[in-house]
Amino acid sequence: MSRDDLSKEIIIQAAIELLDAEGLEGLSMRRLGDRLDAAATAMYWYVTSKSHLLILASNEVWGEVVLPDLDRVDWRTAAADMAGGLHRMVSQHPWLVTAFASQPVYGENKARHDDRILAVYEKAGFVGAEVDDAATTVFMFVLGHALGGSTSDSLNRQLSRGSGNSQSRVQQSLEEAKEVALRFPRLRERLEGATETGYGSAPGRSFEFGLRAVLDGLEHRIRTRPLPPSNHAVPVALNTLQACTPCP
Amino acid sequence: MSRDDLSKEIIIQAAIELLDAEGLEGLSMRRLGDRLDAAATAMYWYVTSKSHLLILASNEVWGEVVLPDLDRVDWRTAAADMAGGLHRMVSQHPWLVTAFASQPVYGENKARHDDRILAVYEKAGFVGAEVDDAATTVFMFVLGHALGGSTSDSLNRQLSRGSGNSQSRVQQSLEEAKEVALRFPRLRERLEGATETGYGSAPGRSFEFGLRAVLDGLEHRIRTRPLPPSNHAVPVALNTLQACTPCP
DNA sequence: ACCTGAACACCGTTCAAGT
DNA sequence: ACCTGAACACCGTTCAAGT
Repeated sequence: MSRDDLSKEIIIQAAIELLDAEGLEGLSMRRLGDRLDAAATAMYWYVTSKSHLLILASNEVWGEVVLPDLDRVDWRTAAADMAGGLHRMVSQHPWLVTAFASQPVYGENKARHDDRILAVYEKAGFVGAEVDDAATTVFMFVLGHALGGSTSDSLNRQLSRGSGNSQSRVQQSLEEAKEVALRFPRLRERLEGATETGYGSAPGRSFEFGLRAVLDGLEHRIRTRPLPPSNHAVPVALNTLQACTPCP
Repeated sequence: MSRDDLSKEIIIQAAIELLDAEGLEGLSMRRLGDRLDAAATAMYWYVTSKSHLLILASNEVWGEVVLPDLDRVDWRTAAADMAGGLHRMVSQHPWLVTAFASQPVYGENKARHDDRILAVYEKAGFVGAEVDDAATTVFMFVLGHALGGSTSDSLNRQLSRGSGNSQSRVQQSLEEAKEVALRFPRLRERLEGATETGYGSAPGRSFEFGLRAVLDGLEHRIRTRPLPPSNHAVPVALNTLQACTPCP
């Protein structure tokens, strides 16, 4: 009859379940409390704030990404594996991109992941700031790609468990968007074309295409120009610490 | 003494100013009302919801991106121009990425932009679904790149006009993140290295590097493999309409 | 040490009532 | 036609009080 004892881990777990099921706006301290049979304010004993909880949850799912062993594979397969792993992870937890966009995220698992990414592009032959540039490029591509997924995800959520009123409002938005698109030839072409070959039917294919192009571009860059040494740059997305330096 | 008359345009403009100054969480109907010397609820006469207002504001800033004339430039400069223009726009309006991540965005200006993007990669020589793939790849790279910028942006905002209490909490988070990073060799290296060569000092360079690599990859793909015809795919980020098809 | 309940300062949105 | 004010159902967070 009684609930599980509260703990940091249980709270994080419940938060992730809530986020996976309902997205970023589905997470509130009160609903978290309901789910754990506790007062919303009980969470504050274990977690300093909602923002902190979001950092902990983000770092937790970051741990799901398996990291390649650089001694056993060449840089390109390692890069593809990491990008693929990250892509799979954010596909399972679309809220992560939203969270990442609205506040800094850090933690042990993310740091380990970032460190390994840099190692991959060191091994590829980049030096100096271009290590960070190459890593950032791929990382950004993956996250950007997930952006589209997370919006269509939240849209579907609003459509499925919408409160009737908001449901019809979303429908109306879709109509409006469609109407606008029909006024532009290429968008119209795609709206009228067979949808079964669209993104929804093969979401992986589009990702693979882009990833290959990005890696091709990086590989081309290594081969055509043995790079001169230079200083390191801190990529802002891999390490948001940098954000504090330009402060007053 | 009296305020400007209310109108859709004025409301959108004020919303953008609020968003530019304080980010997504700085926008509330009540604060918008304050800024326009009106009741928060007065907005609902011109705008159906906050979400709708965000769509209008997003579409408005999308209009700031200048589109290249495809009859006057080759595809690669057109692609670079569009990517650069989009990048500049989201740098000036970092909240757009957050908005884009949390809800669908559409409108005339965005549709025109999307249509032109597709035209660019048609001109490049892609056919069928790969037109959409190529367009999506570059688009995603730009948006992903902006993701990092928008988080460091909101971080700086919290640091500068923080309520003392939250300010020290952000400081503490930064310390914590730093401490974690120091446990990983490559991150440590970068933290201890000279910061004046970091991302903050040359944010453009990192973008240019990545963009060149992405375009190199796409160019390589066109040249090495004359592509077979196939059906169109609707990229989910260019056109979120697709999200409604897999619904029950 | 751990948790609750009331309270505070916010939200988006609806709707009757005013002009 | 346009706007206000009160009200409702939510938020995150603090803090005294309980066990």
